[in-house]
Amino acid sequence: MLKYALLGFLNYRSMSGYDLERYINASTGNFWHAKLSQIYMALKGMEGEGLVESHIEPGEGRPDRRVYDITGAGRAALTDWLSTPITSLEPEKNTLLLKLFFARQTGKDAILTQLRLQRDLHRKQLERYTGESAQAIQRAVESNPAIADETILWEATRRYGVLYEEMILHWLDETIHTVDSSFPDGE
Amino acid sequence: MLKYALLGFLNYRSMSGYDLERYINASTGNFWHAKLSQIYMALKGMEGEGLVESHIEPGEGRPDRRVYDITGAGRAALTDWLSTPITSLEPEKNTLLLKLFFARQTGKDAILTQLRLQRDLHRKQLERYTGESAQAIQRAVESNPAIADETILWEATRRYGVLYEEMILHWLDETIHTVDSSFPDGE
DNA sequence: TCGCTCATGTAATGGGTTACATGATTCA
DNA sequence: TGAATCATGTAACCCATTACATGAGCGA
Repeated sequence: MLKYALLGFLNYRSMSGYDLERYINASTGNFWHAKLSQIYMALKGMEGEGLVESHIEPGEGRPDRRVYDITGAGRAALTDWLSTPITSLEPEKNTLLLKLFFARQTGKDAILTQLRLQRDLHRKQLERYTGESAQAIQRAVESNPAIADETILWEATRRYGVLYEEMILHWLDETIHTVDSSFPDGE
Repeated sequence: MLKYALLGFLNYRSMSGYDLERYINASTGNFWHAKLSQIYMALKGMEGEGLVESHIEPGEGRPDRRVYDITGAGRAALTDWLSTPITSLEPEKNTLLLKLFFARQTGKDAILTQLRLQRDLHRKQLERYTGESAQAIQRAVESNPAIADETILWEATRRYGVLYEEMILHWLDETIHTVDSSFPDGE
């Protein structure tokens, strides 16, 4: 899957692994991320499959860079992936829900501490979506009005983040209240 | 992490790997799941760590079963894990958002097909949460009123599922409308 | 008779993280 | 002087999936 994220970015312009890491973690970071080591390995594999090509750009006063270009086969693979719809829901893994499911085996206080801490984390995340993320998209449109189309979809992914965080905050408030009023004090 | 899910179930009663698979995928399946092969390997590793013990129960007319019991060390590890709060948000991976982010490189129709298909999938998932899941918890309380406490937390995880699906359906409707009205027809 | 459930496991492979290794330049 | 940024890569390890292998009993 990372493969297609890399192809998606390389379809805009040629980049090094280092560049790709910055792009991927800055723009799709909230729903798709990768470490540098994984990106380097993925690019090597993709070059073997003929999806990308690379050449060395000598760096003056800084390290040499290996710059990757998408190939025709790479573009075809990307288009193919983009036009194939997802036909089943991806199975989730949610550590918080797992802990909560078994949490009666600890005390009320531990549960409430856990949930309140989550509330802090998600409040901050919501602020990031309504602040920085919104501004970044705003700046992208202003600096290049030709990609307004593109940014409508970027904005949709940001909007997902906002609704998701609002939903979790609502659920956390609800659950904190339920736990607080259903379980006896001082365990 | 699967380790703690297994300990959580074994803390209720002794079970085989086969039993654990049915429990985990039936009750926590919407936020934590595992394949049999992984469970067998995990149990073996946990026995090496002293978190569980096993013995063979001969099966009359059916295969022998290896039944696992949680040990004192296993209970300690579970309690420890349950009382340790999560201090940072887990990074998400969401294939739909990744496809949507790059989707302008395909046509409007492909995007709308994708989103409408998601809407069908999530409608069905919401029905499962409000139907089967709710009934399963209901039945659990009725058959054993002593675990009403426990089921308050199970209900909280189900409630998360309901709110999550409602949020996604709302977002999908919104996004379908935006794409439909912003992009030109017939690409 | 065909497929399902019960029941346990191993082996190969894939996806991803952490740690290791190197080294110049820039800025506080 | 020490930390951060730029820049690339390898190796060990962990988590998880898929495929392989076996075999009895039961119901349509």
